Amino acid sequence: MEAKQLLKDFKLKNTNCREEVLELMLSNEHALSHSDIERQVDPAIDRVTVYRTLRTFLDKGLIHKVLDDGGATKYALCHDCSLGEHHHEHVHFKCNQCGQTTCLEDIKIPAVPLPKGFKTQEKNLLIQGTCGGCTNA
Amino acid sequence: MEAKQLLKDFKLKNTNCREEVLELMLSNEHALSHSDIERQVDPAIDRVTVYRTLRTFLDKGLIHKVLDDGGATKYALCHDCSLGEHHHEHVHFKCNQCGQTTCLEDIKIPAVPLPKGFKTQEKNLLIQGTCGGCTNA
DNA sequence: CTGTGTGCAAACACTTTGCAGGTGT
DNA sequence: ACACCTGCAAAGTGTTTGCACACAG
Repeated sequence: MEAKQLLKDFKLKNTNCREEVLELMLSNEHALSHSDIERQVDPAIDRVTVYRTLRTFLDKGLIHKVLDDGGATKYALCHDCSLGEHHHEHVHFKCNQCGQTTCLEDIKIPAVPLPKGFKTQEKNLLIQGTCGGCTNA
Repeated sequence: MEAKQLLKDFKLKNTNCREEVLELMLSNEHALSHSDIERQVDPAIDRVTVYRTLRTFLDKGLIHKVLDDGGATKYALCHDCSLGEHHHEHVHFKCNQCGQTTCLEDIKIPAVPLPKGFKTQEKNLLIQGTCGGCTNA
């Protein structure tokens, strides 16, 4: 029931939808799209509510967007982010075989020199290829 | 009329739509989305044809996808790619002020060490922030 | 009790597919 | 002449909005 506590920490009301979505993300090491989530939660939960839940989590900083090369947006937990501070400048890896996107939390995005006048606010590095599991398969 | 020649080089039939789209991308330093393009070409050209044209260009290697944090996919010319070889491992910068995405052709994506078993096929680094133009504005 | 979250309906945006007819080479 | 491109219509997916009701705190 880690989810309940997290919701409380972030000052969010405890509802069924939020709890289920959060629990799902806690128990999943990959980034999830809206449809991934919809497929795995109680079918009674409305599609729209899931969208709004994701937006809320995003606004409050529980989760972050994960870039994808097409179609739907994916999301993953901010594992290492404290309530105020965000520092998920880690690399994301998408496997072209199994389609899973993984947060490589330990691998930071290297600093990149920008032309003068450019200011960085956010960095996203997506590497596509074959993941450990699929290489061996 | 650089566009005509490019189409010939890539063994593509010369049609009005292809020429206009290509010309647009040649004269534009930013990455363009489908709707950007649709807005700027002859209104007689069908939305669907533009989609198919983009797909064709992508397949043939004239253009590459540019990641974006939401909404629509963007595309940009493969400036430095010869017909067979692709090496557009450059950084993309999206300005949160003006919304423009620029290919920083000169800035390469640094090598990143991956966990064993992972194989890289493609890398995409998107940096968001404020671009040169908007910083001074 | 009050503000916020939910469900439903509907609209909007992006992209793909099927088919008949037109066009570049 | 023939393969390929185009336009139109329609459908599929992803996402947002408005409104009335339900519910957590």
